Amino acid sequence: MSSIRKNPSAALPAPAPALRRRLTAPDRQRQILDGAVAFFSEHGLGGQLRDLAKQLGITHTLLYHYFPTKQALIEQVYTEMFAGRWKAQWENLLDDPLLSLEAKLTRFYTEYASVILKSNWVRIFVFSGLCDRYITDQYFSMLREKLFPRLLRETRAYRGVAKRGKASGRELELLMGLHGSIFYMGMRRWVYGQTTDNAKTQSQDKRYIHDQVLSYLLSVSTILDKKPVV
Amino acid sequence: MSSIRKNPSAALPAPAPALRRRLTAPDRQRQILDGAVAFFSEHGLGGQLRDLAKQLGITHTLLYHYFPTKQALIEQVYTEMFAGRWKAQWENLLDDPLLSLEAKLTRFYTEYASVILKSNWVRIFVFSGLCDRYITDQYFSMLREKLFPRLLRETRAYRGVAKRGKASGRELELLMGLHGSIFYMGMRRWVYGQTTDNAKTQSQDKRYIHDQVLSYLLSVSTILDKKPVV
DNA sequence: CGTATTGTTGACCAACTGCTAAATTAGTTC
DNA sequence: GAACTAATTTAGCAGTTGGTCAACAATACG
Repeated sequence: MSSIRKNPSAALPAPAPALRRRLTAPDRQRQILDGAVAFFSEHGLGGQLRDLAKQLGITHTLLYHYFPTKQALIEQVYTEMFAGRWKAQWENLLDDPLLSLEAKLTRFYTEYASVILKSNWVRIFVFSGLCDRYITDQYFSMLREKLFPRLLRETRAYRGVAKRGKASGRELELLMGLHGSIFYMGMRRWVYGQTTDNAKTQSQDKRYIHDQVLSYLLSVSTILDKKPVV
Repeated sequence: MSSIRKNPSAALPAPAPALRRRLTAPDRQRQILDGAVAFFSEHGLGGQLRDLAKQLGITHTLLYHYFPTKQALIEQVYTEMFAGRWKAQWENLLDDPLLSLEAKLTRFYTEYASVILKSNWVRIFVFSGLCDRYITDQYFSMLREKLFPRLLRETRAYRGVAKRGKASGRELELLMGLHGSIFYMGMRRWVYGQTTDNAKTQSQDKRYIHDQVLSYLLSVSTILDKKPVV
């Protein structure tokens, strides 16, 4: 699977000022990994290693001293970006019997958004989906195991239905509507470049997320059970 | 801007059986364009012209006989995919004073989904967003002119508010929640490969879309005006 | 100071890239 | 069927790509 337009090494950021020439191995490895995350997020996974190296102010051969192949570097970028970013405490939050569903969902999606609504996260995630689905498959598998069943269970309790087991198509699609509305905020910002990400954005995100949660809660019973709850 | 992983020419579909060897110029041009849409949709805009040619059962030099550069071919793919797919009748539909907003939105988004919820459309659109925003910028500019103001106006009428002029952040974000929930269906299907697109899918889409519209309508007044309407 | 260690680089390779130009072949016309 | 036209291919170029390897140079240590 390949990729995207060629615009060979156009307007690459000037090589980083050589602050320290000779780094210790772990420091250099970290610098490369951080640089690779930003680089692949911007240029896609087909970006040239020579350009990444130039951006870091080193030669591309040094990359091969720390990562055996480009693929190995990309996989490190993947784990750097997506491993360990799911917080187990979110599961506890959604399981908490003392909180209202509105509070649970608002708090969860606010914190979740603060993790995933970053340029690097969204772009690399979408790149991976288009390219090889290497991480998106794993990631959705995790969501299907840890998140969606909880949202389904809590929504059913909220609606007052006792049903258990697999979600119906409509239940799932409504859930995905909520989930997608959050993710779509990131798409517009970091893929389409459509929202002016001024300083206020972050502070307003929470309100917008709360609105989306409300939209879900205010309608789900009427839609699925033909009787309003709130 | 470049792109994605290299997996050089792995498992390309067998060259199309040579039905006719020598095509007329317009026929060949059309065949190439159709093939290019499918090819770039799958492999990204960085896909190799030699691979595209192989898939078409011709040599890559023939591509240059019909398209001067790769970029020109890509731009043809863009117009092929996105020009003229917005129907002016949709604007009439949304302007129709005799229809309920529920009917308008359901009919509009059902028809809209039947146009954009295709693998080629979604994937090339997202590729473009990540790569150069060449079409996404134009496309969102068109939506901001032709669609969003109508949705805003109709929603305000539905809520019974007389306000005119620019949308507030929350009004817009709720709209984008509806819009994004539709698009997210395509993301899951054609980018993440997460939904089993069985035969029933298309027939069920309309119900799911209707649910999303309902979710929007059932909650928008409560959220924005603190008083339910339905 | 001299030596060993190791972070770093320059030179290079084979394969691949977009792209060009001349040659070749398949249709069409008289 | 010869001549003309136009569709298609073969051969190739210059630049780029992921990747290798021996050499270099900065640090630590004796």
